[in-house]
Amino acid sequence: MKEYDHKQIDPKWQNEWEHSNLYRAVDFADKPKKYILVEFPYASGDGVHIGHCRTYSMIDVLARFERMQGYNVLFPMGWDAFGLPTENYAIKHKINPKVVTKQNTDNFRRQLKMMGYSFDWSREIDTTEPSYYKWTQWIFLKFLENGLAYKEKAPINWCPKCKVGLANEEVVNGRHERCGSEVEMKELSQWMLKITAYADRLADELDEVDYPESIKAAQRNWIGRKTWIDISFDVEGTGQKLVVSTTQPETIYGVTFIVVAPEHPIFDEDKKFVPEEYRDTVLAYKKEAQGKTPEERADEKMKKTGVFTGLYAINPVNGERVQIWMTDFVLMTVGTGAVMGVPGHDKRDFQFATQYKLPVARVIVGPDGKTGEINKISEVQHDAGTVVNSDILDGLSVDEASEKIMDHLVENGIGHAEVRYNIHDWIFSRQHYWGEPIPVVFCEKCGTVPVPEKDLPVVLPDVESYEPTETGESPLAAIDEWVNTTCPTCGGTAKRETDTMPNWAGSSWYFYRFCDPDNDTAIADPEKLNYWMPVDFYDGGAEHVTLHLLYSRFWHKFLNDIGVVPGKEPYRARRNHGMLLGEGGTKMSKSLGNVINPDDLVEKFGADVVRLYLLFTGPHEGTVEWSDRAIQGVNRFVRKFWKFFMENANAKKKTDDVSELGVEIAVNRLIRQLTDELPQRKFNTSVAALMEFYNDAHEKPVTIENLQKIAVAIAPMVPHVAEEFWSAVGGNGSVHAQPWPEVDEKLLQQESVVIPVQINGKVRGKVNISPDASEDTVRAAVMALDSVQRCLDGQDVKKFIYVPGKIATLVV
RNA sequence: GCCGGGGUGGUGGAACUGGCAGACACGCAGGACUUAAAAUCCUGUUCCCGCUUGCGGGAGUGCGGGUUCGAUCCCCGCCCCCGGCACCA
Repeated sequence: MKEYDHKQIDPKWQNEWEHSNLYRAVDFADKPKKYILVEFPYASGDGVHIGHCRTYSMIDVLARFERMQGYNVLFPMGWDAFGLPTENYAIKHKINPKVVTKQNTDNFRRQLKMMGYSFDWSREIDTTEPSYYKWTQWIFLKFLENGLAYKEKAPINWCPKCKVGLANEEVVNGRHERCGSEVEMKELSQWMLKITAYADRLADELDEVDYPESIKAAQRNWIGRKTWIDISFDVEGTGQKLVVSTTQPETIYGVTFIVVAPEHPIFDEDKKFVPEEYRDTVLAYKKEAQGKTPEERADEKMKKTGVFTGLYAINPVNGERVQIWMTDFVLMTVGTGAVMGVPGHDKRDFQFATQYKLPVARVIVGPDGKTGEINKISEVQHDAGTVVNSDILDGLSVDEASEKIMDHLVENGIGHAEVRYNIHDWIFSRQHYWGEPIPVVFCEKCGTVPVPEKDLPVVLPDVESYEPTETGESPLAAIDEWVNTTCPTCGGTAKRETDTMPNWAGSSWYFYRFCDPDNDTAIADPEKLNYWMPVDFYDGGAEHVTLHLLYSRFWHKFLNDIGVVPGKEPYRARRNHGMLLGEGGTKMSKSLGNVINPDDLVEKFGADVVRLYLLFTGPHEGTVEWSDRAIQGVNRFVRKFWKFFMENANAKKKTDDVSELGVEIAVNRLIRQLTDELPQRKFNTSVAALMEFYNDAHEKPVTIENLQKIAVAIAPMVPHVAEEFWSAVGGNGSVHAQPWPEVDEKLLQQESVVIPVQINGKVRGKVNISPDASEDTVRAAVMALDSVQRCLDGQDVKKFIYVPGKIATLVV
């Protein structure tokens, strides 16, 4: 018998697959299409992470299974390769990032091929190839042409370490999500993409796609659409109106003060609205607040602070005169930067009122039924209850009152409703070398001029130094011969834009390029896009939910609007894969020394053992831990299974030699389970099913037909082993080109079943019955049981329940 | 605080969404083979109690209630963990 030798069989079949183009997706094939996509990796110098392998192993099973189900499957792979890690590596080692990228992608490709994934390598793409980023630039020009890209001087999030502007999505807890440095604010002129123009559709059209609720919620939350009402308060003695915004207008009769952000224009010194005797303290507080970092200002444990400004506002609904305070817990960037203080029904306002001894009023009686004074923070709430002490709103529920007062304020010209969003326009400029140049020139006469389509791509020039500059300018700005150009419109002297695009640009449209990777006249042939799009199943990381996933939906909707791509949404279904942590539950990292290298594993165990183990670790969407021990279990299993299969294959038994049907049933049960579970991505139980099959079958006689079915059924999970099996039992062609085996349902309807018998909910025995036995027959069999008689002990049976094929229950 | 997802043996995790809880695997214990070890194979393995073994009894899916013949699953009230958002008014 041939031993299992992965070093021989892995490369043998990988070569065979490559030479026969086995996994090529055929444009316009007659079969129904299925576009299965897994996020392409950032090609870092560390090589493929074992977590990548887990995900790809799972999605590869899916792709192989769907092919065998008769689908024309597009399962592509490529490289997201612009960006900081490569640039930093290039700076450190003084190597051109192009060279670094080539090394990295070569290594990634080698590793993924070593794992035996069924990617269609003929469609490989690289976002840093000019032939690719030409189209990234082209899409930018379309944004520009349609008024959705604009340059604006604005305070932006600035990472002092990476010397780069950041999008809001890249700032996590006041820190750059990639390097962890504290983010500063910096005034810079930046290209922006108007994602806010698509905010409503990005939120609403989530209803049309199959994403987990957690993703939809995270995106809606990030978009943060709310209806606000802006209410005008007169500021006493100034002739000014102060516009206060709220989402809880039903508490307006509970206003006892107004709190305003320090940056609010009403406090501008030259306007002198603040009474003279208060000016010094107000100014001092303002300065102090502006000296704090956004993080310090947002620190929840920090005490609420503020100063009375000497100004009073008049509540438009009841004419009440209330103090106006300046405080840094109100943010100028939210609403109008002025908030009504309702300490009875808002916890922050309550804290503030307690601190400065401001009055507290009750206008809602909550579920606790209390009607008196509000003295404790635990009594502060606005979610539910009946409105009181509120004139026209008295007796209404919170929701009714909200609606009524909104209408009232709007009708009387005191307030107006305003839909606001949390999402801001996308800062699209980066002051770095290793990115797509933004295809724009600045002409003294013509202003900002887009580079004409025929001149694309604007190729990234070679530079001496890749380091970002202290001034915040891109290193490209130092290359005069590149920067200085002629204006495409007037032919006069002009300068190129030196900002490059963010890392997210190339990945916002890459799924189109896989449909037609070599097209040099369009992002892809529209016919091919029509055939392949949308992506039917998209796997990716949870960290991309408000970044890549939202950005690419935005690009897609825009490109659909201008007729470039089909359909409202790019991805029909999306799932997030779980993380693979190191042993002990910590993240794998070089510093902890717990990084698992796929090269070592494949060398030791072979690709199929590694794949099968990764499938066995747990559900696709769950976070799991690496275990050195558990992979040994799978290794043992594969070797046992190999022995069982090959010994039987060599024996070459014929069907008529076998009288026993046990294995026949087991084979069908296995196929039944895999057929049901693989598309649901319950890979861990599919591996268990395979092990159960072995445990059941390995000592029973097996026919060649059985073995052939087994080889086909295991092909998606262990592709190399399956090929060996298939050829050992005389199969023609590749096992992966075989149709998925049919389940013989008749065989699975066994002649008898064992069902449990319960008395008062406890199992007291079992009966062996035919699945189509009548209730009376079952009852007779149950009553005949010794164990039942013993437990009944003469008591009357009040009720007999028989759930066919499942259970029989007696109630006494 | 709000939103989303969870809590099952020593461990990773099963259980067709109301029908035998703990599949499969890891680990552990005992045994076989071996001079010995590794490897391999066999047996056992939720906990507690009783018994001579075959066996019998009880408890048990974060906690407390409820619905039901029957609840890991449904309902009510809590506790804890993970992820997202957040002085968002």
